[in-house]
Amino acid sequence: MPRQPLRTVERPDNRKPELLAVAARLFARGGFEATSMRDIAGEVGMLAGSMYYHFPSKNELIAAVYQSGVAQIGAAVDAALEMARGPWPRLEAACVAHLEALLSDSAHAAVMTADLSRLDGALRRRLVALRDGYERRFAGLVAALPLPAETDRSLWRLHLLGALNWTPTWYRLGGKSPTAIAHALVASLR
Amino acid sequence: MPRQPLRTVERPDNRKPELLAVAARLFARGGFEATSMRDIAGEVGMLAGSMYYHFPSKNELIAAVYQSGVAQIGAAVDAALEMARGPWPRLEAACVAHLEALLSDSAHAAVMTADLSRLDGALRRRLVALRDGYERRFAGLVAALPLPAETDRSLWRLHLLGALNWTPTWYRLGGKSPTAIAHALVASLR
DNA sequence: AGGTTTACCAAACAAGTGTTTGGTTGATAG
DNA sequence: CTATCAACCAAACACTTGTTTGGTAAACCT
Repeated sequence: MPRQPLRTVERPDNRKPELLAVAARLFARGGFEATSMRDIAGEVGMLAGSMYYHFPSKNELIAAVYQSGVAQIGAAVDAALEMARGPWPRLEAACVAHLEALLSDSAHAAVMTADLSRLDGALRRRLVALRDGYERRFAGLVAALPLPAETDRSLWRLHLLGALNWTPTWYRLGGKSPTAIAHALVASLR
Repeated sequence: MPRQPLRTVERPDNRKPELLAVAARLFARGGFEATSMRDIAGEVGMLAGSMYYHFPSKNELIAAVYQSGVAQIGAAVDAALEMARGPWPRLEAACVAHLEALLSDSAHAAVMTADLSRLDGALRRRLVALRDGYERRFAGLVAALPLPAETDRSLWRLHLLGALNWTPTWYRLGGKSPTAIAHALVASLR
């Protein structure tokens, strides 16, 4: 009769978080299918086949990275929202947190700007659902804004997130800070 | 002594434009490295190796597609600008043309939102230079706008183009038209 | 001590990649 | 009629991809 592992002291799955972190960084830089299993495995010092002890497939690895990325950026935004009052400051705080999570190197959240269109259907739907769940926060924030009555708030939110999510394309270290970028964006919209 | 071809009547490189068009469509859908030479060749009815008669390498094919895409979207924007007066209408006309070129299926311009980061250095620099040349038009348009003195016009332009270039991520046929999307975006910025 | 489990290695697998090579066809030119 | 050339095919090249399989050394539990 199998009993639960009863973890004693050491030797939990120690390398699994490390694998996730490395995979996140490489995925964020090169995209999902441009990053091979051997790339990831090599960087943590093991062979490609050995990863299949921790993850049953590359798709599951992608899903795990994406999920932790969404959780991370979601937590960052939620934390930022707790210290902000008023509709516009709350939106700006969320945008700053969102952008900082996206642009900080070696952060799981960076995979959120990855292209999901060429993943197979089942996986893509999973990730899109995760992303939509995260972005729902912004729908609430936009709903609370005092905008002109004729504005399409759905389009407004998509444009805002589009501008934010496109920044990794042109952002470079040493330029404007993520905070300044998000602040300027919100300022030009209100 | 070799003489110049002296083209008689027919038989110019007839399949080359066809190859370019098909490659553009597949590149726009799947990205550069997710689209194989065999995919492209198969769709025009030839074998992968035969394409090397028309293009010396896949990178050159990518460059040719990208170049024609930039030329196409540039021409569309220029044409739209000729019929618009005043800084804000001119910007909106450019945005509409930009977005229509991006979202029209089977258009070379759609490759402009492709990710260039995982191409090898030489090719990437070529394509970035092409893209920058195109986007310079928007720098001029933004410079002509009557904006508050403290606005960073460089950031302002990047946000505008970011919102536009992100639309292929969420756009779907049957929803808002490209024209309406661009119009709403400019309206929320002025 | 014996047996189980954890976490890996080494090596192979089939499939797919960009590219090269040599040959073949049909039209054109002299 | 013969030679040339554009445009392609057929087949292979070396390489990379995700994944599987069998084995193994060390830690753990009883």
